[in-house]
Amino acid sequence: MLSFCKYIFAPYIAPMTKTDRAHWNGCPTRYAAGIVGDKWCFLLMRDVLLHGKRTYSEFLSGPEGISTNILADRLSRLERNGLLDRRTDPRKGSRVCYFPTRKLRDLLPALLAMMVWSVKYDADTEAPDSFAASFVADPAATIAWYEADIDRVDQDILGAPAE
Amino acid sequence: MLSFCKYIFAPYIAPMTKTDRAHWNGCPTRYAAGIVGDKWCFLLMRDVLLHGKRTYSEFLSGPEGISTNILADRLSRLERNGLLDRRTDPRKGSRVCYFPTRKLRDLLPALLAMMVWSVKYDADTEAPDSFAASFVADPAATIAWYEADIDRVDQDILGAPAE
DNA sequence: AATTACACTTGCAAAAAACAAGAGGAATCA
DNA sequence: TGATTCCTCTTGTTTTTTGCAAGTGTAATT
Repeated sequence: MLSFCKYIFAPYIAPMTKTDRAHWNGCPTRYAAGIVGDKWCFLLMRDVLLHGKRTYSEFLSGPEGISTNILADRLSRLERNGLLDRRTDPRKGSRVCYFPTRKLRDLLPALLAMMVWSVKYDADTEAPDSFAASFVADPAATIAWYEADIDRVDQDILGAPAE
Repeated sequence: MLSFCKYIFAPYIAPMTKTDRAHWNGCPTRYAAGIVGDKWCFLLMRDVLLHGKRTYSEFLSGPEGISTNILADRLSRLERNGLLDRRTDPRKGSRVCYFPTRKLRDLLPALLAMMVWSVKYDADTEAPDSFAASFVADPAATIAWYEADIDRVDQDILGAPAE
């Protein structure tokens, strides 16, 4: 590792000119914050990766009550950033499906780590202890298990004959 | 694990009444989103955990250019949520220090996982490959290494004799 | 041909964020 | 002691984003 400031820290915060600020990345935290550092993106990630939701109306029906314009905005933003793959639903041509890309799937470890943290600190959590325990015990296996579910959902939609 | 919907997914999204919505947690993703699902909180976490920043003016001087009212708001929010411990600086009584709590430190795994993801997908990243490699190879050791740095920063401030 | 389902879009009021300037309190200095 | 400086916020004001309600366009259904 490399030294930074007074102590040894991640060294990738470069100085930047004022004009660069808006679009410059290079810092991994800022890159992530720019893409998922938003409550709604965060919850949509959960819906896609963990709850098997794929359509506009499924997202809309969530308990948080996202409004339609915000949902449309976030979906297009996530698509633009390469996290979602937008296609018409083969089961019904007037419907649209948003599939998770590999890039989104690769956020599973971070998402699950965040959930383990929540389970530890949220007194009102409804998640079972077994969830956190299994991820801590064997992260790779837990992730593989979630990925298999994601595959099952997507294949169910894409592999189905048109009605 | 338990079954959910059509497939096997995390089962902890309970139905909720309209009045509950604003403050209800129980879902780990929503809990995390409510606390760190914000660009500025995210970046402040980075400054405290990875860059050794502790004071208002240090946060203010970051390359992202946070405005003063937003900074004050986020600091008090993070303190209210038990992520930061606000104390006067023993080195100088007119200054305030914000120390990371255990609860904040426990976000390191999630934060680092997010950074590994960014390094993989951000073409402009300035983080060295060694960073991601070491975390993937041995997460626990990498986290311990960052924690030691955090200890060093805090002890340097708290243990220093008043000037 | 008319109706329904679905995925958005638009317009408007309300809330939040960005920006600029300044207040107040401790330490330092004349 | 009183003026000065440093530092942590406040307080307006402007700009942007959000939330809500209603409407539009396209594809299936009847």
